[in-house]
Amino acid sequence: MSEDLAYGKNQDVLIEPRVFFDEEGLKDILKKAGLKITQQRIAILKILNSGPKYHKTAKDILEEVKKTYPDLGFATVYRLLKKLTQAEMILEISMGAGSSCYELKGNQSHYHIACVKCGKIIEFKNQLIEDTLKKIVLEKNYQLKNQMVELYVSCDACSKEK
Amino acid sequence: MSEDLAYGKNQDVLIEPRVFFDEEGLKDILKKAGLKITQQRIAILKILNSGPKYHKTAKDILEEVKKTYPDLGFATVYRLLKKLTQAEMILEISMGAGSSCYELKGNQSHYHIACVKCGKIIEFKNQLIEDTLKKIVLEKNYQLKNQMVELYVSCDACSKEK
DNA sequence: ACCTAAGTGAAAATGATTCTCGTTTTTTGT
DNA sequence: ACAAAAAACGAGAATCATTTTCACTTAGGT
Repeated sequence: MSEDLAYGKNQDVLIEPRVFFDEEGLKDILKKAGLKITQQRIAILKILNSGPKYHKTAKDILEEVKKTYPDLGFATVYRLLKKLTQAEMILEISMGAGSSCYELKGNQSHYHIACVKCGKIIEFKNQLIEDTLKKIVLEKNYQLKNQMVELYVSCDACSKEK
Repeated sequence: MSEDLAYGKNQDVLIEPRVFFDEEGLKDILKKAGLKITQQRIAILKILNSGPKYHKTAKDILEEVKKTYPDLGFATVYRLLKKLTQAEMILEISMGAGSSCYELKGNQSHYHIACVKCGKIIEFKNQLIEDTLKKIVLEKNYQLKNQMVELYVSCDACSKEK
C-alpha cells in the first residue's frame, strides 16, 4: 500500500493523493474476509481502488465494471459490498438520502464535507476529533467499529450564487 | 421551549431529558418554513416533539399519527419532513442502511452512538468537537448547514455476548 | 481431474421515498 | 362571513436502492 498522503501541519488536511492497494493487496482483502477470489470481485475492488476519491456508490461501481464485465449485475456488486462491510474491510457511508457510498478501508479514517447545493464532496482528516471520539467510546467500554463525521455546507461558490 | 437539559461538566453528556416545544413553538416552525398550518402537520410535529429520543423515522411517525388520523398516509408525512428539512427546521439523519431519522432542530446539536449489533442509539453532545468542526468549515469560507457525527460501535452488553 | 461449497446472473421481491391526480382545506381578498 | 385561488391531502402508482431467489457455474481443496 502506498503511503504518500498529503499530510500537513494543519489539523484538517485534504486527503489527496489517496492510498492505493496493489493487486495482491486487493486479494488479501478478500482472503481476510474469508471470500473466494473471483475475477468479478477483483474487478469490483479495482474500481473501488481507483480514481481520486475514496467513496463510490454501487451504481458508480457497476457502471465502471460493466465496461469489462457487461453481464455483471447489481446483485454481485451489492453482495460483495455487503460481505466486505460485514467483514469490516470496507466502509459504508450514507450521506443523507440516496445511495450509500463505499470505501476501501485503508489505515486512514477521514471525514467528509458535502455541499448541499452542488453536491461536491471533500474528504478531510482531523486528529483532534479522531482522538476525542475514540476517547468517548473507550470511556463507555464500547468497541468502535466505524466513525462518520459529515458536514453539510453551502460551499464558497454556491453561497455566492444568486 | 423548555431548557432543562442534563448538562454536566463532562464533554460528552447524554442528552436527556430533551428539549420540547409548546404548541405555539410547533406552529412557529411551520410559519418560519412558509407552510400552512394544518391539523395533520401539527399532529406530525407533536409526535416528533414527544418521547425520550429526538430521532424518529417516517414509519415511526406514521404509526403514531394514525392513532389520531387513521387516513393520514406516508405521502403527507414525507412531504412535510422534506419541506421542513429543506427549510432547515428539522434534521434528516441517515444511519447506515434503512430509513432516515428526523429530528426537530432545537438549538442543540448532538451526535449519535449506534450499536451495530443491538441497534441501540445513544445521543451525546461534545462541545470540543462542535467547536472544531465549526472552525474547519469557517476557515474554508463555507456555511455550515448541518453536522453529523455518528459512531458505530459494539456496545458493552453486545461485546460480551457469545 | 473431482467434489462441494461458494459465487454468479437474471429477474422478481422488498423497502423506502416520491410523484400524480382528483378532492378537500386554508388563506386571502371582499 | 363568502368565493376564488393556492396549498395541502389521501390513495395508489411509480421510482429508486437494495436484497432475495433459483438454476447454473466456478474456485479451491483432495
